[in-house]
Amino acid sequence: MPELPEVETLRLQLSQLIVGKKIKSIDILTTKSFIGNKRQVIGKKIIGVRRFAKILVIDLSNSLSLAIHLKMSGQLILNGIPHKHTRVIFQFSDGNKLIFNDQRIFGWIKVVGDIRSITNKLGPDPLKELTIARFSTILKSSKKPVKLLLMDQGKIAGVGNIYANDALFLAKINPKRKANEIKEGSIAILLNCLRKVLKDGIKWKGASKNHFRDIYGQKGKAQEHFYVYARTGEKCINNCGSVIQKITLGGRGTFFCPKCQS
DNA sequence: ACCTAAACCTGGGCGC
DNA sequence: TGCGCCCAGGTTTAGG
Repeated sequence: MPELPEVETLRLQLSQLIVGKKIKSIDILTTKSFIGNKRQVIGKKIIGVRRFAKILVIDLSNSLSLAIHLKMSGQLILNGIPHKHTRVIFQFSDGNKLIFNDQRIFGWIKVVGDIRSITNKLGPDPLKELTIARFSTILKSSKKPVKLLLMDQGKIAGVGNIYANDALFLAKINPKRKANEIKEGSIAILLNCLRKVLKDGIKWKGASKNHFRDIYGQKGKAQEHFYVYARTGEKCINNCGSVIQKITLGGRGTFFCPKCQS
């Protein structure tokens, strides 16, 4: 999916576009994609849109919320044209509609009363409540490779494979380095680099190497600015003379410069 | 507590 | 063209 910057891109757009609208009806084309009772949602007004890590939350006038996780291939498109991967369609009373596409059917939309039932499992968000002191404590408490920790949603929430790889490159830290072996000075640098790649991701309106599209169906541009992600065999941008290598870590593709990230 | 592999799904890309 | 295999931005669960 969509990692933090992609979901934030959607939140910013949805806040402008759907707050105040009333949900007139919901078409559920794939039952797995919508968890809960749609009758609790129909007729309710949208009063706000929030983001918790990679989860988008649409708050309704009856104090219920819709929690949305796009996982690998989910899309939310305003007035998009439904097709074979369209799973859910929200019709608003003003004639607009919001369609949820999801090729792989991993994503979900849940009707929830208290959003904390979902968010209490999440660690701090690097662009919100994650402080350097807390980041330091998290890293020092684990012997796991640092990249796995960055992607552990219960420890640090919102970071996925793209931004974990690129943050480690910027910080010149090897993805395999044990988290508790990172020096104090490098911890501060890593947090700054993590925040930079996430903020830049938002600035580019997300990474659309694969499925991600914004609310208008447009691609983001972050993939044009990757440092190491998906750049196997290409020259390191630091002109160090080395090329980007790919290894597997925790079952996920991991990209790094063997010279700059020793 | 650690790790790995598989599972949930579909489809694009590549080698043969 | 076509088949089989590998891969994919995520998360959970099962097993060692």
